[in-house]
Amino acid sequence: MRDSGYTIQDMAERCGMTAHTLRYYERVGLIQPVSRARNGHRRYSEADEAWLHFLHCMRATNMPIRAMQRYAELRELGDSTSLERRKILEDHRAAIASQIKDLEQAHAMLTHKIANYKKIEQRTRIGGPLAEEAVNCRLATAG
Amino acid sequence: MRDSGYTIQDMAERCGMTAHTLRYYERVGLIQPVSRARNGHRRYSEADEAWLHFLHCMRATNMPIRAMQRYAELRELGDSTSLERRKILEDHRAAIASQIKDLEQAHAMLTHKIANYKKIEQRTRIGGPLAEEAVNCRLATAG
DNA sequence: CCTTGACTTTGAGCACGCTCGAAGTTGTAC
DNA sequence: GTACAACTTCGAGCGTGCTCAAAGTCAAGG
Repeated sequence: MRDSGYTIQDMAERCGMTAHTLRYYERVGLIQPVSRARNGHRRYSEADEAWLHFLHCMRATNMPIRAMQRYAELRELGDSTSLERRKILEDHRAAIASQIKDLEQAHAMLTHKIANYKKIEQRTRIGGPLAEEAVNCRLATAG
Repeated sequence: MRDSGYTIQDMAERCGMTAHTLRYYERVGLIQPVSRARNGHRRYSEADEAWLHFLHCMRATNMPIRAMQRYAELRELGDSTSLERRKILEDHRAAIASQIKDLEQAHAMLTHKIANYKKIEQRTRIGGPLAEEAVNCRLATAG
């Protein structure tokens, strides 16, 4: 049974999701009902793939399903919803920027803390005094 | 009733969590049993605050509770666990780096897509032809 | 013919991380 | 003395986002 298009498994692999997730996304309206082969099996198009990649990318950056549903809904409604859709994207971009900021801070903090651990391990190896508290309790402001 | 130290509410505010969450963290072993005032109310120390800030920071960057529990456990076990603790931090730092990468990619993609929306809105306003597909279906590689 | 395997639907279940409700105790203010 | 607010414990409940189980259909291969 061919009927042109990707099977659900193919698409799952291509998009880094499971077949379960693809059906779920369809169920909750993130993707319009997918076309079917004669035997009733789903057949995904290239356009579906692009859209699913987009969804995957938004999810991977913590956009809530709710927001994605709203976006999908507006998309179905056509051109007149362009402004609202853009706003959703802009909001999410802002959310991403904020996440990046938090992550970068944490990254720097961990780098400090890890350096501290290394120092301590060094000292421990040569039998020096321990200063674990500096690592554990001061959020790595310690030198 | 004083008995020196922060109340659970104070600490919740200082750490950007709720009192509920503080009790929960204690329950699941993320923080050692907190000292009590004579009336049985919790009193948090400065050391508790630093540790809670650290926990908050790790959670905010998506470290699973499980990993935090492991780290806390090792910390209780003392100096000999230094290497394993460092490994946990290094793993999490790597996870953070990977998250940042994804977020930056998504950010760039959204910037493209948003620019596209603006273009389309411009054209629509002056009565030009619509090209929404470029925005919706090509993950913003479209010009 | 019969097995195998990929699909289908529906609804239930799960992991995570809180979040809340109920019932009780204290300490302070009026 | 009595109202009120802030805490206590315990266990249950919840929102999110999947994830899976059951029962069935279909097509191809041996």
